[in-house]
Amino acid sequence: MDSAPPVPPSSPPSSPWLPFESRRRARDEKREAVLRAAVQLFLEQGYHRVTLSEVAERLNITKPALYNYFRGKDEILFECWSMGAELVDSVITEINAGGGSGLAKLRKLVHAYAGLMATDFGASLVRFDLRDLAERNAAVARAAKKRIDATFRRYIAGGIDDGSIRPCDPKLAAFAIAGALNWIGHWYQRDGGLSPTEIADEFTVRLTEGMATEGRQQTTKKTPRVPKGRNSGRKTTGKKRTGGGTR
Amino acid sequence: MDSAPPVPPSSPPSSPWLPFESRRRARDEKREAVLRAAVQLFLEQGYHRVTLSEVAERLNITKPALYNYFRGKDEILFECWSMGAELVDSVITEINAGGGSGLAKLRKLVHAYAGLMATDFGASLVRFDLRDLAERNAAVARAAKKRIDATFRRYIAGGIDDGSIRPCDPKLAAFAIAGALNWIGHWYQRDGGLSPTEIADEFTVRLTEGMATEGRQQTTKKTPRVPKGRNSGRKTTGKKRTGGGTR
DNA sequence: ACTTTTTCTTACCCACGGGTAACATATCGA
DNA sequence: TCGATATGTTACCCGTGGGTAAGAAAAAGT
Repeated sequence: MDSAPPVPPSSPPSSPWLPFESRRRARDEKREAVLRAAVQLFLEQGYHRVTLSEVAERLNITKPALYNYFRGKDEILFECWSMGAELVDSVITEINAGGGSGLAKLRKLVHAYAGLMATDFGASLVRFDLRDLAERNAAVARAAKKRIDATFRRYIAGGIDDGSIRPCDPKLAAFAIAGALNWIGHWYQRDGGLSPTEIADEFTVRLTEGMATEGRQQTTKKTPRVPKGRNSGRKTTGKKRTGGGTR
Repeated sequence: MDSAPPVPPSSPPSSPWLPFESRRRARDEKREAVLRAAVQLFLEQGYHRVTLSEVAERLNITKPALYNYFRGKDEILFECWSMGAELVDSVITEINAGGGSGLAKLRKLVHAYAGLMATDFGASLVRFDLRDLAERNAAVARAAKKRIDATFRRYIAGGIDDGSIRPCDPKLAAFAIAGALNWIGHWYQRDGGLSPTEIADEFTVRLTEGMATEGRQQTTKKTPRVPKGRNSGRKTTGKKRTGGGTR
């Protein structure tokens, strides 16, 4: 067979790999469609009030069809949760790849994390009850949560070491910051008058302004709308915006 | 059993009101016993995984006996929630009664609220899903939540007006603070190495230090509340990582 | 065209748990 | 002692919803 690699534009009709690949892709796309429908319903109504038939109905299929893609309801929940976890993980990876002081990294994390909390999969990270998961999956989830928490603490501790953050207890500081961020997932709603960017910008300032060693930046401008422009001072964070950070 | 009621000194043996009162008291005590057992189980395992038989079993009675005190499972949930709400309400009432700047009031609220989040009924405020309630009760709960949120905002706005708090958006600031506080109800555990007082003290500082207008000079020399005696100028943890056995 | 594999449907099972009915037993007032 | 009320028990109902079995209907492969 003529193996046709990643589909050159003029691929002849007889490429055996393409159907295979496209079939796998089609399957994955359907799987994700299930997750998108499920996460929305779970957030809307709560996991226990959502029936699998409901999820299926929204996809114009019937309940047993779902079992072609998932072993059961709790696995769907876990996969939704995982999607959120992956988003956070990739954010962290990216920040770790870049440089900057501990404070700078912390601010990047706060900004990106706040944005994630305004998405379905992001919110599922904090609104789903891990006790609904099979023990095996719950363990995975707990581990992921722990890694995220550890990252907050590491950035803070690092900031204290490099002098960008005033001494404090990293554990409690991380709890406070992560708590404020996680809570976004509970109150944010798309039609709520506050855009994710506004929230992320404001939280980045508010949650870190108290811990910076540098002289306090000038009073937050009273302007109600945050023009996404520059920061008043020359170098508040010293880094350009993380706007494109999250994909 | 024979709990002597606040008996007027020389009450003759035939006072019809006392038995009546004591009977009503006995009933109320049992009702509360149910709530205490229920809230514990709900927090431990999650509302949907707890059966009424389980609750009853813990009280050495059987399921239908519960229906002498409550109309149904969701009402038990609501009453648990209400207990927490009453705690918060009384805290707010007390703060309102006293004086002080907006910042001072806010700090009092943060401190007391943090402490409440470390109690069962307090945690139930943020860990129960209002969608499990009957619509009528859910409306009551939503209203109470709104009042609490409004209080945070009022203190902040008041602080901005009286000059004790630097200008900021009260809405978002309240979200950030309340979020950090509410999250305590999700991670706090009695045997976790952090006492409620420690948490309350630290959060009071951490969540408000950034917004105070007064000159900052840290090391929290003037810890606003709860003189804990021991720790002198330096705050407890400078930079010890993994604050393991902080006690 | 044919078989084979994947995908989806119809029809069903059944454990679970909230809620109720009917009955038993304290408890209280007289 | 005796009825009335409150409190609790045993036995049962039944809607719900996750999960499965068997087979139709599409695709894919040949």
